[in-house]
Amino acid sequence: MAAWRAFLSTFHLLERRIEEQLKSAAGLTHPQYEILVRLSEAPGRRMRMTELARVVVASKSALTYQVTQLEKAGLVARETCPSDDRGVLAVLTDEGMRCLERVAPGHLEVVRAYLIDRLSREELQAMTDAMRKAEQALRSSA
Amino acid sequence: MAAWRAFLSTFHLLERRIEEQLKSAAGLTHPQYEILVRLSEAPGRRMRMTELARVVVASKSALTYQVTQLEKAGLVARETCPSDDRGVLAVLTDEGMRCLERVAPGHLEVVRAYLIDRLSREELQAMTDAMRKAEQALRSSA
DNA sequence: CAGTGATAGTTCAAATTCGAACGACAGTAC
DNA sequence: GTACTGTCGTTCGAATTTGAACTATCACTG
Repeated sequence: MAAWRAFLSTFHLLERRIEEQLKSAAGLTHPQYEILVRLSEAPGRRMRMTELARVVVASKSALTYQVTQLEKAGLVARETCPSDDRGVLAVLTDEGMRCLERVAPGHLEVVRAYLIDRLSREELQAMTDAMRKAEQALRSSA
Repeated sequence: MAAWRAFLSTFHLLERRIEEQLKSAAGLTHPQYEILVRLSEAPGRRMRMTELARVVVASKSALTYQVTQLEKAGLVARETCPSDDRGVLAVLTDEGMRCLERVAPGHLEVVRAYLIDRLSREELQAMTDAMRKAEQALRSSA
């Protein structure tokens, strides 16, 4: 259980650091940053709201809110889904892409400095595998 | 970086599970549960607010709020610190202790089922060490 | 095509979080 | 003692999250 304790504390501390870094670098929150990252990797830089909510692990209402914020900032735009009139596509704008490219290095730096670089290659691999298994279990038994 | 992705998703999913479990078992939130745990382990089952905020990694205002909630529920009480009139001691009540003893098993079960049991003994040890090192780095360079 | 049940996304009120500002007290220097 | 500086915990407003309604649309059945 001490392991879980350490895990929990470290994560919270790291989250705090990340928020701090992103806020000062681009006025972004961590959830907003994650949205930009996922959109940047999606085909056509666009993704359905529900799918986006699933991958970033946010509630539908939280995502609606954050996408609205990002829309106001001009980093994301909304499109109606051509194949489903109920659906909405969140699209990463060019400005959003530029913003992401500007901020990403500093973000990666923080994650690496405090977490990634503190594990050996084998530890990192083992940890990643375990996380993936846990993630799958958590998602499938939702 | 895929490793970090997996960490993040898994953590959020697990948090969600934990919240769900605690809420249905005792109407507690995860931050509240953490407060009870830390108090139960403290000498005299009491702790200074600032110290408590530090160990559970919460802001001072968030802690004030949560302790007030727990106080309303009768699980925690406030005492003025005898050695420092500015200070406040959060004290775990008997009812709080009983509540914790009732809820803890189910909580541990969730953490184990989805995370702990998915790592080998060596992996767990390696991860814990890494987390501790990261925690220390994060705390010292605050 | 009407009817039914599920799904997509939004909206709302309530709860929670954060950071800044605040008043009260401690510790030290003079 | 007085002044200065720092710490303690709380309070406030703004931002964010949650879950439960709600509207619109889809997919399927008859």
